[in-house]
Amino acid sequence: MYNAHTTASTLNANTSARLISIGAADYKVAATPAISLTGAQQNELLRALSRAELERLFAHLELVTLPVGKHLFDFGNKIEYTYFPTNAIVSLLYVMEDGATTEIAVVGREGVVGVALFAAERATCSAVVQSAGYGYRLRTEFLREVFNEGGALAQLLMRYNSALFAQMAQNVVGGRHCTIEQKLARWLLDRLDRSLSNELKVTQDTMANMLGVRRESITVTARKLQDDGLIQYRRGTVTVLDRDGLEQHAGTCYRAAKAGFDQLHEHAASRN
Amino acid sequence: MYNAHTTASTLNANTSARLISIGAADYKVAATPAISLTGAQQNELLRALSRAELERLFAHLELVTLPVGKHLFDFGNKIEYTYFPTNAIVSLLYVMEDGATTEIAVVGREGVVGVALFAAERATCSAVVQSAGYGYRLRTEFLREVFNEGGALAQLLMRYNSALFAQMAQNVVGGRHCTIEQKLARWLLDRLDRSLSNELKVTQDTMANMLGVRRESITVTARKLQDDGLIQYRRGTVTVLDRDGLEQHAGTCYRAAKAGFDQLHEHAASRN
DNA sequence: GGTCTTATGTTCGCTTTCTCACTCAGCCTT
DNA sequence: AAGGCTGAGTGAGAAAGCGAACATAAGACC
Repeated sequence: MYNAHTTASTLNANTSARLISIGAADYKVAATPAISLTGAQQNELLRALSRAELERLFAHLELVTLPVGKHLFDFGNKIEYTYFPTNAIVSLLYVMEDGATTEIAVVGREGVVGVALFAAERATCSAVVQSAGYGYRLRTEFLREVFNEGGALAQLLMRYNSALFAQMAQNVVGGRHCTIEQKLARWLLDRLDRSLSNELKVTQDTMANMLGVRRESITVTARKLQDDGLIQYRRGTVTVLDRDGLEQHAGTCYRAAKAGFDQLHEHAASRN
Repeated sequence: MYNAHTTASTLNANTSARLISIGAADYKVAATPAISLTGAQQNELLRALSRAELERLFAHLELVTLPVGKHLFDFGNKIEYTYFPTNAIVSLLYVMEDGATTEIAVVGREGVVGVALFAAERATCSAVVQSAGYGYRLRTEFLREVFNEGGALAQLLMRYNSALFAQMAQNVVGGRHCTIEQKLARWLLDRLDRSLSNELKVTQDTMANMLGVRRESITVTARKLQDDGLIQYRRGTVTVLDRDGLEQHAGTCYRAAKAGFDQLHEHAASRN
């Protein structure tokens, strides 16, 4: 089953094991040095660090569970912790006065939550866990110190910011020039890239909130994608059947943002 | 008249002189140390640096004219130079395959063009001068070196990135949840904040491209704003008459992004 | 196994915005 | 002063998406 309850310590960064849904109990697992160095490397930014650099962070890294719906911070808050997700997926959201929400960006194991913002006193959006999993966190205060020294981590964070920038840029463009079908296709692909399985645990209502459209529109659009054989869904679960087909439907929206992250990876790879 | 052709060396950061349109000749003015230190401080990021820090950059800073329509870089290019506008206004644009454009963000004397991207090998959007003026530029290569040493400039750039992030976040949200009237009001305010006058040299067609809507929609909407006494326009010129009224019309869209920049300023002020 | 919650399906009218195909008018050039 | 651009105004018809109200069914919980 895909629902295997696996503790982070047994995970390997290169595993292709399916690890999707994890119990949402909000406990913290004490970091165990020898094991967690590997665990932390499940996050691609941390993995890109040299062993020495990672060890420098290590005493301050804290493994935490990230249950669905948990707010890592909210609009206007100080950002106390900066999170490096491993198998969790986090949405950066903006909540409007009338309650309408929109996803600004999404962060998974390829990135970090809070850095684009950490120089600011107050968060300019909220961060909510979208897909349960684990992550490592650092006190923002500490990360800021490390950052201010310059060095590999600072460059890496800046580089990640560039990728995030590309993603957001596509969200701006897509919000104005794309059909709901394209937006949905792209959204599913963005999740898929950060997921270890092709099954996404998500309701139509949630997708509607993320895309800033009505739930009914998602019903109609999802149906169309299903009829085209691209996805298959039932109550709260979407299974992607044809990834390439989805990319076709998403059009430029997806590829442009992906290119931003691919640059990130190429660079990280060339450093090791 | 507002069209006074003033060289940067005579400008003072605190002047309220109206300096809008500048001849578009694409020559470079050689930087003259004693004068340009003051000139460079017209850019608020550079002004926030200590004298010693600014002097460090100084030998590498180059004063350039930025005529309307000039592309500082394009999607996919390497970013050779990073620009600190003084009285110029620069749009970060994304151009779609079908030729449709959308403004991702706007940068004026409060910021810098290219930093959010400079860690990336290739630009993920284009940068086009929207309102003519001057700016200082640095080789990205050099700025990266300075950045990698950490220190005040690195922090400042990171801080600016946060503000830019807030602006883009609002563009994502606004693209989905705001009426054209709100978008236009906000767009005008964003220009106004970066302009030394309340007269904006811009056509309806340009505004339509920036907002990602049809020109006809702008005609209708601008008319409405004019009827409400908020703005007044004629062929290629928009004059803002009632700033507060515009803010009213823009609603939350504007204020949230503004708050991001205000944080930036507060911090900069507290350092001096 | 039955209830109850919640996710999904469906409909209809309405608003906003878009597409397209024009006309009109200011301003610059010659 | 007369063209000739380019920017601005208009209107009809179509489409996408919204709002609200309601129907159905899947799975969770007793």
